[in-house]
Amino acid sequence: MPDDDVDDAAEAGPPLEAPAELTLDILRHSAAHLMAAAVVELFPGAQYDVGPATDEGFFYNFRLPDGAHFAEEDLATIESRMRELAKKRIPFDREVLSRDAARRLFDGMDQPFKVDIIDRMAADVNEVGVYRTGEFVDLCRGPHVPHSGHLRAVRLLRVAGVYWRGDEKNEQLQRVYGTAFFEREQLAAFIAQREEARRRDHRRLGAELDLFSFPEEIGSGLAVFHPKGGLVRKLMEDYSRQRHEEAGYDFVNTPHITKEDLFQTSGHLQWFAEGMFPPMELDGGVKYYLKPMNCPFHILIYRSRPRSYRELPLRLFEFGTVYRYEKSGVVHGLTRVRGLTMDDAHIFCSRDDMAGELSALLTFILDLLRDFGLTDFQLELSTKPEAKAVGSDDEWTEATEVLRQTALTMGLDLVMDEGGGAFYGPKISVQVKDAIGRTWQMSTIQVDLQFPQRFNLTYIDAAGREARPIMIHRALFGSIERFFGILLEHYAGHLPLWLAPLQCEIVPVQDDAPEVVEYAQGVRELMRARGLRAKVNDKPGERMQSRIRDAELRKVPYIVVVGRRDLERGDGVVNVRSTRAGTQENLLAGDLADRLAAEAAARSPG
RNA sequence: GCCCAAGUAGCUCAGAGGUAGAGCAACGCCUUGGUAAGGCGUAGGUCGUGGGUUCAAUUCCCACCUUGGGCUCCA
Repeated sequence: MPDDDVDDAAEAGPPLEAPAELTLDILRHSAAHLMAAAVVELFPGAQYDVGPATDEGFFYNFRLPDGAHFAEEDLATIESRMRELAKKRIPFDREVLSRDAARRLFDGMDQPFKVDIIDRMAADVNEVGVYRTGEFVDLCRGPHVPHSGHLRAVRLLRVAGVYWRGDEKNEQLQRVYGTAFFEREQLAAFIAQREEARRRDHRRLGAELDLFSFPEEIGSGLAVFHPKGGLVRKLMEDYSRQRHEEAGYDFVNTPHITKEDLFQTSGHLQWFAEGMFPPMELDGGVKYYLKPMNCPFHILIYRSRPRSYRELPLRLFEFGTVYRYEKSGVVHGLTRVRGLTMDDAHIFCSRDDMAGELSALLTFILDLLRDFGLTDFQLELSTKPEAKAVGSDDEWTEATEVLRQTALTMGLDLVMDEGGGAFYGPKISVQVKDAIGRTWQMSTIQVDLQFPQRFNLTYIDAAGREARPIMIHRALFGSIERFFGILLEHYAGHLPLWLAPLQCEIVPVQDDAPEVVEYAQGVRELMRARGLRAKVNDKPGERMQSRIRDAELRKVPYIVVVGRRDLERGDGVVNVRSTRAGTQENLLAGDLADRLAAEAAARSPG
């Protein structure tokens, strides 16, 4: 949440009346007060800034004496002091003071942040609220819980440095984050949810499952995909290519670097320079840039010869790898990287075709996402950015309206993101909710009336006149890397069968009996004949139980165990366990192969 | 980019001003086991990189790189 919203929420303005009922926000804001009370006790001389409730809990900002900072260990100390204070059922006493009296009070206590907040209040505010919790006094509109005994399910979460008033030019304060609930069970559930998110973290899974890594030698935010991760990625890309081919896209390829002129013409160097890697100077001082987007290249393909209305809509698709200079503090696993591959396409069409093209596109996108097991969507419409935008208001309004109409026909929730568009046009983004309820921004569709003008794109219409096409920029995965990471978290590493690098592992009970190993290999061949990725684990010196455990940890979807008894029985029945479901079944090896092949072909989420 | 913290074996982590340890993984031997860890042994580290202080630095100091949590940003 932006800090400038926060500053005015809890402290500024005249006091509010007592609550009709106790809300979670009131509880959490009260917990913030209690925390500040504990901090002031434990760190004499600490100055406190603001401490609101948030979606997840609450925080409070402090300045500690002598530039000191909180360490992780301090959280436990503060928390236990809070627990003691809570037990005492200390009342939250409300007082209404004149503005001047309050200012004198906080000035006398050497609390400059509070004095500053009072000074910033609107001129017509004459009275302010002050809450006392034991010794602790805070400027606050309220309301609060009656006494500290209500705060029995509180947990401090982390410390952070934050800019005063959210501006990176200001000094940094120390912030402590915490959360609070009415009941301890709710707090326990919250902690379990965080633990679940940690367990699903794609960075952890990527290492555990040997999918990808970020070698320090290469640099921050630059991933390498290992064989298993590379295979998953190939499967994703193959399927995407197939669907795009069916949907009438043409496939193109473009280089990774270009002379600066291209990005001058596109406007990237004007609007997007800080997101780009610095240029390389080649012979004669010509500057070359790594591309942060693919659009100008696709435009040049369009412009390589005169175009007829008969060719439109022209849909150019590419898995285009781009490089963006992300600030060092923001790179994060696969979801925020400096080198990424977009499933990028640009559709050139006439104005008349635009609406039809957009609704077909949105349907296409949602269908494809569903094939990957994502089913819970929300649409977001991003409008013209205030400062960074090219083109007239009329053009923006037209493009925005077309997108809005398209979004509305899908029957999904549409939320507004004012000022969130690209510099060349508004966009619809598809937000996907994952298996544990987190929302990720995924696909985007952008209508662009600017690039066709800047690059002077034309086609000859049915009447033989030159006309201007419009462009639609769109990506479904967004970035393949990011999509990969989100899928991993969505599935907690248990990829659906069609995407699993190894689909079936066959474990021989006796690995020193050639006939048993041979039998296991026969089952493997049966699987392979059905197009399944299967392997026999016949590593010597391991017990069967240990191999099963190993395959479970690698999240191999199906594990078949075969041994001498099966061989002697000779009926072709094998035992298979499903890693995801944790079940076991006995069935004919051929039937198993059929079933798995069908599951993979259906792209069932498993 | 900013703040704080961290970086020791492939992984998870101990440790300490006198040049290092565990568990798992790897490798070898023994065990041939019927559904989530059999036993014994071996090998493995320029303690992130570069400087500085010191008789001596992996340990203390500085810079840089990388990672994490936030802040700002996310076209």
